[in-house]
Amino acid sequence: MESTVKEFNPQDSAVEALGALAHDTRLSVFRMLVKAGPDGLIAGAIAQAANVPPSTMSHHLGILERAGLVESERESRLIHYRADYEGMRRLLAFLMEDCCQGVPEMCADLFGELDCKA
Amino acid sequence: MESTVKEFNPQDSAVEALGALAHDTRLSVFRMLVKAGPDGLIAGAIAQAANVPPSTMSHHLGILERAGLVESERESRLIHYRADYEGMRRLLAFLMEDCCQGVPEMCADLFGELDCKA
DNA sequence: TCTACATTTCGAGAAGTATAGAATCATATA
DNA sequence: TATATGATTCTATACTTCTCGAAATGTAGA
Repeated sequence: MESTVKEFNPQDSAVEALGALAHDTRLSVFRMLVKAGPDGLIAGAIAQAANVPPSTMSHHLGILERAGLVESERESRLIHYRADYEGMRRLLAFLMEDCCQGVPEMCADLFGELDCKA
Repeated sequence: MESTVKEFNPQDSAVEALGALAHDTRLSVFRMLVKAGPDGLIAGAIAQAANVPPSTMSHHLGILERAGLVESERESRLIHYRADYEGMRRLLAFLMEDCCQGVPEMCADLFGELDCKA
């Protein structure tokens, strides 16, 4: 086997997503997109907001997209990027999976601070 | 100013923690420690369980510790490592901070899948 | 078809991270 | 004090990621 296709192993996917977020520019961009909501933002605007050349930003957006954290859609000449909420949900769920086996205190206060425990 | 002391900036701390977890061995170790609970595990046992030489594991444990994700305590010759639940809580809270401003659906199902919505 | 514009891909040097053997440090016991 | 053991730090090498200018690609309008 040993092919080059995408891996579906949850741990590998988590490592990839964590690595994608483990960068100052990319973490800022991801949070910017989360805040921007479903319409997302245009590639050029993202590069400008982050004060980074377009080619550099394109590289970072590609990493976030391959990690399943953002999605892109072309609209004529512009490319819209938006947060992939499902990908983020998967990552958070994986990180919290075993959180309460040993010690419930860990998660106990976690939810209290969030705006959205709906 | 421009000193070399630890940074307290939440974004930098998040990048450091994400980078610490963005590695197959380290992510496994962290999850192992979360499961192990408050007693934690001994350095040598961790290296053995992960099938990695002690010096390499020591390096990885140092990265996790500096990132605020694990704590260590010496007990005679042995060093116990355990998960730093508060550090993990901080990271998760930071990642979710703005999650519902745009789109509540993102978090909506997130909590349903957890064992510990206490 | 020619030009303009938004974006991505390519390429190469700089910077950072991973790995693990050897040396060192810390603790315990005879 | 000498020896054994658990763990870390040192050091060097291999590997990966970052950055951004230049070139290429895709799309629209004159």
